[in-house]
Amino acid sequence: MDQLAIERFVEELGVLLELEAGTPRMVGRALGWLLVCDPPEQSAAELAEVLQASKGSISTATRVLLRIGFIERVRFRGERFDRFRARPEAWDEFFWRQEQFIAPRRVLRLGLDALADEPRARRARLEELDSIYAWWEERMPRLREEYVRDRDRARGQGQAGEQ
Amino acid sequence: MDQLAIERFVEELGVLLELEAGTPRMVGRALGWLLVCDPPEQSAAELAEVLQASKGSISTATRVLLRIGFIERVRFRGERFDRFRARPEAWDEFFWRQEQFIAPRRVLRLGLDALADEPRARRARLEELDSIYAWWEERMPRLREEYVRDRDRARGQGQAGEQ
DNA sequence: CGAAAAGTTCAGTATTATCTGAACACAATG
DNA sequence: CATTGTGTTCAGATAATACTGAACTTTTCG
Repeated sequence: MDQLAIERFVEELGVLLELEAGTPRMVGRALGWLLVCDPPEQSAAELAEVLQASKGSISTATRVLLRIGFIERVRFRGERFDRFRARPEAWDEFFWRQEQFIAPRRVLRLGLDALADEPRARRARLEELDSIYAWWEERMPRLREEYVRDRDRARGQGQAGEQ
Repeated sequence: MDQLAIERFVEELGVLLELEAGTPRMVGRALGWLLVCDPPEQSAAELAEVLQASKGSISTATRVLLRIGFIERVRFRGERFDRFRARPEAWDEFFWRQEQFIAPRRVLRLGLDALADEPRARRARLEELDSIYAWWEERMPRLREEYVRDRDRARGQGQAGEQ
């Protein structure tokens, strides 16, 4: 097993989430490790050891990941400590969040209201932006149904043992 | 015209882009102003005045916005200075970037390669993630065609004077 | 070609955010 | 209920980043 390659992946996922999602580096690193570790459930102490980080920053990182649903907290019988497990299926939910369209539209609405009494042409830029978001907001639910069909079909004929 | 409401919008777009895209606050503010100003083309000096910012930070903000295509640089006949104009249509291009799926898949590939010799089950988490991104990557081009059709239809029967 | 205006770069400063480590709170076991 | 182990919070240290303002480069026009 290529330990160095795994560390590379963990670090790159940290960088990716920092860049794309604006999270602290440690958040992406923790998630990265939880996506490749064995067993899939790891304690905070293990995370701190592997990632060479303090208890505090692990606590922060897991709190963030729990909040957005990318990991879950579990406890095994007979163990006195929590473990964390990645939830790969949470990625879907993330893509389908309607909030990603609603939040920008809320801001655009501020601008449109501010220009309510102005000539229509002046609002054209904001209207165009809003219509783009509106299209996505309307289209996503149906697209999601299509996705679920495709996924279920792939699972049906493909690998066994899926959830 | 509600000057205060406009400032509110400008600031909120600054916050939104800072949060969602991780840009400096000033980038979003500049873009916000360029989406509501009259005329739509504004000089760096005007931006600095409205946003109460230095020439330097305006230069940085416009450079970033030019690079990602959200604004363009124009010059009017007889004027010795550049103006900047928002490109609302750039939002589309942003949504359709294939890179948004390719970059994460590149990172996932690092992990999958690192686990190449491990039992298949251990790669299941990464495989699931990759399949999600793969679906989007495959589906986006056709979805875009559909979007273009919808948009053109709306423009055809809707408002005149569109590009 | 020279002067004036515009645009960019960059060193320094202020601000913000992350990480550590220790104190504190909580839970489990005997 | 005391003890031990686990989890969280937070003040301070450290690092990263944005903004300013001035120096510098480039462009424009007589």
